[in-house]
Amino acid sequence: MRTEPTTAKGRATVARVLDAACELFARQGIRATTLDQVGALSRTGRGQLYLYFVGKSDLVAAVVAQQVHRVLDAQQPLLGTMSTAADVRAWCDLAARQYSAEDPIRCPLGSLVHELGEQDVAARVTLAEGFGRWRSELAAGLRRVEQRGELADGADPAAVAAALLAAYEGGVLLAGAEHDPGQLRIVLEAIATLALGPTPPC
Amino acid sequence: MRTEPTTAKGRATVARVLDAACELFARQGIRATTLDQVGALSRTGRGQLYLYFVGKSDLVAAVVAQQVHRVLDAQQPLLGTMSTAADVRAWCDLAARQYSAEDPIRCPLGSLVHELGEQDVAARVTLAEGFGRWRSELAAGLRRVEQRGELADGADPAAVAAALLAAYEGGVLLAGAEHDPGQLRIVLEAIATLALGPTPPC
DNA sequence: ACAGAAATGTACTGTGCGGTACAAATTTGT
DNA sequence: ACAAATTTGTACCGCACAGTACATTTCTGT
Repeated sequence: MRTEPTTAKGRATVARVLDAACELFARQGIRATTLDQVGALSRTGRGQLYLYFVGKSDLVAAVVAQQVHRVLDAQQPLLGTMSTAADVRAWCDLAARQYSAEDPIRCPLGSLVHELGEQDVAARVTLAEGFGRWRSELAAGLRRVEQRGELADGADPAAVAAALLAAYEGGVLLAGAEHDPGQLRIVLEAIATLALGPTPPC
Repeated sequence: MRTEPTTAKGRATVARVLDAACELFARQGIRATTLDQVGALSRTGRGQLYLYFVGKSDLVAAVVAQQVHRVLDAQQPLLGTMSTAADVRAWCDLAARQYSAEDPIRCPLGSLVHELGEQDVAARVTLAEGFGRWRSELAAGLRRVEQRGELADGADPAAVAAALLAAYEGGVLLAGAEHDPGQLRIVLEAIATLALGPTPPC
């Protein structure tokens, strides 16, 4: 960030730019998104962009931080209180429900991994820490599930958390490649079944 | 492919170009790789490239097909004969062993998913079919494991195959983001443990 | 050996996009 | 209300890279 906006209008502009960039980066990827598109979607010119951000990679860094917050916040209600097998299944359900066959299927965080240049060190660190926190929160929830005795015998909550996160990211990747959000559902359900026992009929 | 080379020298050149492109696309991504780099690494000018390929997206399509074959062939010995829990663990081990903390950690297929443009329809289809075949072969192996009674009770081989593949792709993604190939190992081991029971001490 | 074909190297062109400069408009404080 | 500062819009620059043209060299068959 180059200059913090001092007026309310300036702050609103920065927010609009950031929103637009998040949206475009998530949908088309970073490299496929031009600053003109960001300017157009946020209804600001490209001029402002350089007033508030040093350049594109600075904007990218800000977007990464924003997306990490968004994703973790969106999960927080479910993750923070996760303590039963049903809660885990609800989380899987929420995760799978977010994608539809119409839109491009890509995780707002996962899709960033391969698009950050080698020079975007700060953004890479932010993203890695985001994944780490996500995994930790999942693990904390799964430990509570374990304490209730609802985790498969001998299953390590930390390992299951890592597996769930990886399966989620990989599931979104494959669902995107095959244009089939069902793949994500299958994958998450498979792990839930292995770790928690057969899904109860509802 | 624009023109099939008629001489042995021409065929060798095409092979070198394809090799170089595979290498560079896998290491740096498609968009970050210039045709000059491909020409340089394959020790041919950019001129030849346009003799044998229509343009970059044509080269990309050829590389995708090549990578799909390479990856499936590399796994074939293990996948084709997979029939015990130990075989599954060996596959996991091989998968995890392929990455080290020094090199950039990216799956040659998974990293392509987000880099194919909307217009590269043929390449997308090839890639999707590749993932499908990979999953099928895993599932076939796991069915043989199930017949031996070495799969966890009630585990569906097809679902476990989907989970393993997704966890592999996601694991590589996360390992790359966190610069820690150990993440991939943890993930694969976690699923192996859930699906096959605790890892026997060796 | 020698014509014709294929393969190779180089130099050029056009374009898309990140970045910069600066003029015009709007807002803020007194 | 007015000056200073901040915000907004536009026009330009330069570079990197995909794509093209063409001259030169190396193969192939007879």
